[in-house]
Amino acid sequence: MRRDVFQAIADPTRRAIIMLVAVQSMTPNALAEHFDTTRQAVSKHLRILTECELLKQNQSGREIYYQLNGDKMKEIDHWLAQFKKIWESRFNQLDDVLATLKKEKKSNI
Amino acid sequence: MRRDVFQAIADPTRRAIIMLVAVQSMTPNALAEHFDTTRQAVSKHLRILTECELLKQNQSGREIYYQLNGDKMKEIDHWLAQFKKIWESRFNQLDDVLATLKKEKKSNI
DNA sequence: TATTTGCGAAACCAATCGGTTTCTAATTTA
DNA sequence: TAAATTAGAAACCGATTGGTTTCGCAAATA
Repeated sequence: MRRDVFQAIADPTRRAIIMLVAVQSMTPNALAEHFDTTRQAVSKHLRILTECELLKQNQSGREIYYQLNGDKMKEIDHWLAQFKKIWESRFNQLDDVLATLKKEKKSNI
Repeated sequence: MRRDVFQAIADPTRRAIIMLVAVQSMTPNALAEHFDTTRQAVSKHLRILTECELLKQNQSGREIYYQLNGDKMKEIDHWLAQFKKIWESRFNQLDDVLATLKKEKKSNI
């Protein structure tokens, strides 16, 4: 199953997990206390976050500490930067102006 | 139906639409040419993007130009900034150190 | 050693998703 | 005015999602 960072952060619970784990590594049980669901449900979220490499596991006996992989978050950053580049440079392009003119021409006839 | 920006950008086709529309406003038909799906499928994506206010409609006769609402993209930006704040300040906190010590103590016995 | 604890896996379920085809309405255009 | 074009709505479909309960396994503890 192909896991995607964007699909991973689509779920609010997973976004909350990311924030919690960003502060400090946590076990599934500790995380589950913050939510109104079962540990198993949290475990499923952790699996998805781990599969797309947003989290890393750190086993200590029978406990598993989940910690954030900050680097992976940069993928979102990168996409946003890419967008901003286009968004900010679009004012230098004639495309929008032309589209507007075309539209106005049509509706003014 | 509650529409969420994060859920909206979870789909790769929708992310591509965002990029295309960031360059210049486009109609559903023009957008659909860039994808291997029907116009109706693209229309559904546009509906979702519009509902969460990432896109705005601009009708011109029977054509509807979809244009990007750059402000809404800032929501993602804001979330990322929030995360970075936590992520970068966590090194100043003792939590991680304490957790590590606790872990090491346990596994060394 | 027996019991408890922490965890993931599996099986199941209703709801949602992304896609299709078909249909309807409105605006161009011939 | 008739035909073509643009676009959303509706009905449908299989796959995926996020949740549950039940289970098994390994590690800690009594």
